[in-house]
Amino acid sequence: MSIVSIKDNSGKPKYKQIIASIEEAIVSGALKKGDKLPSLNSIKLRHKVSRDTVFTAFNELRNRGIIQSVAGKGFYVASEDIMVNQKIFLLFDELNSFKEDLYNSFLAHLGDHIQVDIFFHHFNSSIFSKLIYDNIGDYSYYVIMPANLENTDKVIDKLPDDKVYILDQTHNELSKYPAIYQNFEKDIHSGLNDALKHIQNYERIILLFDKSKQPEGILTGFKIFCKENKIAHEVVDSLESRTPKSGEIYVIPDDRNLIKIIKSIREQGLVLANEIGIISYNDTLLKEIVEGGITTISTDFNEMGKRLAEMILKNENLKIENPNRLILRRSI
Amino acid sequence: MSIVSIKDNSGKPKYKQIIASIEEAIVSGALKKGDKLPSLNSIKLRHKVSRDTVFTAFNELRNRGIIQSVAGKGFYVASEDIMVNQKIFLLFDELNSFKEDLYNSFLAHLGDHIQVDIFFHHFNSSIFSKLIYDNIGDYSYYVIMPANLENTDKVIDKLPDDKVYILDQTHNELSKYPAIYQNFEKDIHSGLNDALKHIQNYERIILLFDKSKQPEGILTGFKIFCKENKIAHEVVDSLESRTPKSGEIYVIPDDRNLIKIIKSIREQGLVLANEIGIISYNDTLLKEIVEGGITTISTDFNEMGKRLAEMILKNENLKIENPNRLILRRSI
DNA sequence: TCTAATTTGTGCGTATGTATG
DNA sequence: GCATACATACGCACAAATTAG
Repeated sequence: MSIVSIKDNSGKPKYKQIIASIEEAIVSGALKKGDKLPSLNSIKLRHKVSRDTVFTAFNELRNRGIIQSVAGKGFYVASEDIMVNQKIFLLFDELNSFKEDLYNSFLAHLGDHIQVDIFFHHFNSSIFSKLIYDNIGDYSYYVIMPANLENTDKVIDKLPDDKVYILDQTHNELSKYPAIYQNFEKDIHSGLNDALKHIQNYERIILLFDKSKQPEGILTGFKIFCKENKIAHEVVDSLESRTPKSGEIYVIPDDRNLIKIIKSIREQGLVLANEIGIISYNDTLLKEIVEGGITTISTDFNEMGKRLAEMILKNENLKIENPNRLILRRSI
Repeated sequence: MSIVSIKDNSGKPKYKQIIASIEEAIVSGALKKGDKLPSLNSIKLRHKVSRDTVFTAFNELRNRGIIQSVAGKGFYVASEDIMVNQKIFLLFDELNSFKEDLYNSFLAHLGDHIQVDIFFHHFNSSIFSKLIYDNIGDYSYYVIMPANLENTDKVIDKLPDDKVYILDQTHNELSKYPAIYQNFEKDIHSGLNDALKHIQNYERIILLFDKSKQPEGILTGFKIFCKENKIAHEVVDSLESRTPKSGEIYVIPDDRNLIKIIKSIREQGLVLANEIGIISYNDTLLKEIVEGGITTISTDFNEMGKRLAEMILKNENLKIENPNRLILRRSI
């Protein structure tokens, strides 16, 4: 008795019949982990189907982690656990706390049966390329958080178009992929506008901006806001050689510098919100608590994770701007 | 122990596995410049591969200038100076903020040329097993954060003994592996003792303890401390149906509940440190800042990441208790 | 000097998976 | 579904270099 069975007139796609046959053989115990499957050619001859048809079936099973292939040898059963049927490749820039919310929300809305593997490119384009290159063919979906890196779109192009999702920020070169992203330029502009009355209580607004890590839209939006409202402003790339002074309000996109500046403010005996202001990027639970509450301009990472999960589960091809808002707290 | 190791079902081409084995042997010092490699035939017999497969591997290494051949004699190591991309498999329980410090410190002390891939088992033993099983043979080292899960040692046993490192907590079954871990029982006991004078200002101490996530040593150490000092105590697994009252001091091992209880304390108008106390586990930068400073019992995650990196780079086989201390701040 | 054994070097054939058009 | 070029793996045959006896 053959492991695969294909009916010509069943109305079902042949490759799905092959998948079902293999799954059944594994569930019934006829195929155990490590067993070799019949070769593409042998199935082609025995059942008079195209080699491609068999390959399509095997390929889907491989993407689901159920079988593995070894070039020059054959396909082998990798897992007897048919339920674990999808794996997602999730490529982040770096690990920081708001990603915790994003990741947890994504996972919660995907459901139990999908495995998500996280990788980090650390704003290094060769790591970015290597991670994608090394994992081509191994995952059902690829969720990628791009950055200001060169040539990344060429690598992404090696992945199947219908399996790629873009997260958090996007470029023109990536416009063919579904995406859920922040419109940084618009968001910081409208966020600062919503806080305009408070900002005008200060003499000068300072943006801390690391161009290798933060998206350029933040800088553009910030400058537009300042020009429109004729506010004295400055952009610095580090707090190292700077002591915060009374009359200044800082826009801080990352948490390490946020803590640094809060300490520095304390050391100098300045009064937050009175003499000096802070607006932070990316809301996390702790920012509700710190110093009586830090004002943030932030997208909703729970929502972002939820919508991303929905897009993938429903196979939607959408481009979604994730909502962003100013959360006014005592720090300004 | 043979220099080459080949796994039949690893999903990787055999000749590449041979190349990787040789590279590793050179990097580790098992093969020095001028040493003779095993002959094609001996590897063919020992590992039951084709002579050509071995030759393909040796040929590539020769083209890269790493080995040389002398017809009729054999292959010899020509250079110890090779760029090997080492990869490390890092298995965490779940994503939370103190892991940011640990991971960043680990990465910083490893240097640029080593790639670290993170995975999360989410306290689910089948995910734990699957992640390890799926990645056997793909990494130079496996760093594993175990948990209160059954049968995990059996899976870890499938990995090469000399490539496994245990992180953060350990058990008897894992005693053969090098490890850097916290001694939870001792640490919470001595941490609470150091804070004894403050704790005695409260009527009752409450430990929030989720037995599926926190290591049991925390519970044991807590109970011993309370008995020794005759302090009224309680262990609860959730804050859901509980409103903090004046006279209570809480030991909170996770950050979500920390925020929950701080909010709850505010809502009830209680004064932190005066009427109610908090001791948190795992120090992060933000805890210096929150509510004027949260007292923590914490290991030094920067140190942990640094020592782990050193152990791996120097191939040390040690069992290290990572230092832990009480950091006294205003919250008690 | 001859021979046998071992080892690298080379070429050919076949089977299998990979990728593309 | 077909055709094609390529990568991987295995096995066989024979030549050439080296070494040991």
